[in-house]
Amino acid sequence: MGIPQPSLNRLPQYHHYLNQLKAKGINTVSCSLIGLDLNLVPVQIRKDLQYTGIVGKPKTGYAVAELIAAIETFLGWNNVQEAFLVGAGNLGTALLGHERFSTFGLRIVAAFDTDPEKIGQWIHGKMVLPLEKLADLAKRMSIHLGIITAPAECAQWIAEKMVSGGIQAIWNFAPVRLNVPPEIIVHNEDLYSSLASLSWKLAQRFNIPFQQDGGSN
Amino acid sequence: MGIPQPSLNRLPQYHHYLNQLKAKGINTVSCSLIGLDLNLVPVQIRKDLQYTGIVGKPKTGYAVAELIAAIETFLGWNNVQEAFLVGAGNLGTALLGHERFSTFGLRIVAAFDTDPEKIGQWIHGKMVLPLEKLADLAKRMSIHLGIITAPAECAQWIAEKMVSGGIQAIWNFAPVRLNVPPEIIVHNEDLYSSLASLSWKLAQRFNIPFQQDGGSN
DNA sequence: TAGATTGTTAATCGATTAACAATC
DNA sequence: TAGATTGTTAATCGATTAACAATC
Repeated sequence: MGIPQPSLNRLPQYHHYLNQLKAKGINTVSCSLIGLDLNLVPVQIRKDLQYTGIVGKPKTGYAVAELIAAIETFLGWNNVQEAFLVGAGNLGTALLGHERFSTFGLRIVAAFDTDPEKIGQWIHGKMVLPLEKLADLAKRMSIHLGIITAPAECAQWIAEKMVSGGIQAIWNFAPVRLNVPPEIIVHNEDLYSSLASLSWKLAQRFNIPFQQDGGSN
Repeated sequence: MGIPQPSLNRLPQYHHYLNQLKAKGINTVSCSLIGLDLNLVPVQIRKDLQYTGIVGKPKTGYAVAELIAAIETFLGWNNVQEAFLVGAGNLGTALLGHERFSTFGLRIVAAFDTDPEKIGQWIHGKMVLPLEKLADLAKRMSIHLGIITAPAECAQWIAEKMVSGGIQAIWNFAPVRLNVPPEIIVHNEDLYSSLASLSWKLAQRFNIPFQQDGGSN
């Protein structure tokens, strides 16, 4: 795998932070400063950044612009991935409207739904197409990424259509485990599991007062 | 802390799976079966379940209904948390409409926004109120959980209002680190960091073909 | 040169997994 | 009883942190 999952997850954080620095006109930064602001230990940041292949200068630190570029290249944000989204409900609409995704290498090119009311509509400049067309279109347009924002009941079925259309990675917002061939990359965005730890911590708070934690994500 | 974060995150998965079993009329289950279906090793499941305080019977396994109840109690899903949501945009609307949250101990009781167009509207049965009223209402209604679905620029400011209203935990969907007192529980739902690992894996796929992984979440 | 900071190797810590004893 | 499964203690593995050398 190369890079540990936690490091991978921290890279966008650095990216975001570095962009703020850049906007302020700061063009050089040390790990100790990043660590101070992001609440991480400098060594960890250094390790994380090394995966991107960047090298810093002792005493000076890293060049902000270079570092931003290195992270973007490493994460593949330069070559934009085109994606299909299935499920033009509230959540789907929210994602379709997320202009900033394009900065992160993602462009949602079309939406799909089964609801005849929705088909043919334009949402945030993207056409809603009938689900039957997904597999065929994915093949013809060489789409490799699928996003599922449909109800849990339909998710498995949608995933199968995606796979049959040659889609290689699925970003799944439905609260179900998808059953797909092992070579397909599945990334579950499970709000319930997220909510679970939050509510557990909150419940703890009221049982054992003054216990503090602050852990995020 | 008691329970490791990864175990905590797996509990809702078990919960979901067990409910499926229950619906099928199965009322006893072994860790090996769960592991087979959820792609986890039995020992790990046993460890995870032990945190909920449940005990199984050798040879038989666990009683499904008991297990479900144990997880729910452990996660605090029995005492429903009331929450305020700020940012009645697409994502906010999606969350407001998520009926199933109530099963997971969460009830969003009101939405807030600064947009005069939105204030006064009803979204999925919840009134959109002006943001200025948040702190005061949170105190009077003893709300302890706040959800931020507003743009990144406003998130910090909203968080401060929440804290001043006595809110103890923030579920943050805006892509920024919030600066709040250490005793406040912050849980970041960072789509970009999620997207980062997905796009990295996908990029890898095209660089080094036939490398497979399948890791989720 | 002295001091700050990077880069790297070793130690620590926590979660997962393996081995095995206890129990129905 | 034999076999399956739980519960627990020990070993392993991976990520984080500490210590230190290299460098500007």
